[in-house]
Amino acid sequence: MSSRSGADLALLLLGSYRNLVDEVVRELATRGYPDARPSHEYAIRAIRAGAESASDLARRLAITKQAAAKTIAALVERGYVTTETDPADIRRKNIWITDHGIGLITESTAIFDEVRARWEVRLGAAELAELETQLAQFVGDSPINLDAPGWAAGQELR
Amino acid sequence: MSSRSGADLALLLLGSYRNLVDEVVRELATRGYPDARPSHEYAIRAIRAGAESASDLARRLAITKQAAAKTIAALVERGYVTTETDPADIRRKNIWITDHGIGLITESTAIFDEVRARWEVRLGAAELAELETQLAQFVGDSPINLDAPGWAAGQELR
DNA sequence: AGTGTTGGTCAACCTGGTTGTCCAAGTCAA
DNA sequence: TTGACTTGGACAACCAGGTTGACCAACACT
Repeated sequence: MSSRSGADLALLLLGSYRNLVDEVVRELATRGYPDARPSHEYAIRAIRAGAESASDLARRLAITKQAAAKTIAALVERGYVTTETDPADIRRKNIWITDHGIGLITESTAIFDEVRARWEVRLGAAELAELETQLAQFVGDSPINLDAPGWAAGQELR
Repeated sequence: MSSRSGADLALLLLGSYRNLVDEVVRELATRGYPDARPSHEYAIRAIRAGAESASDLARRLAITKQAAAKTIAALVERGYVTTETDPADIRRKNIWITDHGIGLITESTAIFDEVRARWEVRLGAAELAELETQLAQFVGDSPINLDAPGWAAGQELR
């Protein structure tokens, strides 16, 4: 007796994501990070989780290295990271997160958790936890996990 | 005892959405609609739900009318809709969905429902229905609903 | 030493949007 | 009926976040 269609489900997922992320971006702007985009946050998290170079980051985010290079350029421009040629391999450019970058993910983590906490109040802790478990099943085959390569996998790695 | 962070929740939502939609796009391609993009489907659905002109569509999708015009141009190019000047108001260009367009949303609806059915098998019908109800709460303030204006609302209408 | 792999870069392009500007056509009130 | 406002559409330029494809220098591995 499900009244909802598959297409509706897609819009529910997208809408929930956008509400969550829009809120975080809006709040980040008021806390001193007006130029932070969601992709910047994900990239910095991936770098913090171990991506040391552009190629590294590309693999972890499952995007092309060209796209990763552009993202890194944007991060450098905004002062969130710096790059430095690897002394042991002059092709590589190692990425370092600046204090400003650390500040960004610290704030953004806090805001994400605040919004999640509000959702928890609405739904109940157990229910939200269950929802997350269920969603995890849907992404289970292709984990979006910045701590590991292939977060948007299913696409072959580049 | 929630082990998950708010940022993880965002990635779960996005990942679930992408898995669902990617599957639909992939399957649509094999069923004779290799050029169909998700935005095309949403636009045609909105048109079918009552959007008769570009400005109309823009309001329903909560995008600029320029963006709506571009989408319509893409739909015309692919043969999913045709446009025709409104005899009663020569500024307006009424949009008509072609048989090809009807075919697209018929197939896409079926595929969406097939994928949803697979998820239902995994989760159980009651659980999936509950998940949808919960997600609906998150988008409740700003309903993504192609049957009504402002599906991505929160942004002011244009 | 030669071959293959890897890291990075340039250039062009795509999608799905955005602003800003403008105008012709419709609406409505005085 | 005329003048003021609103609406529908279109032009141009731009942006974010990707993509392909071609390349080259540097490293790694026989």
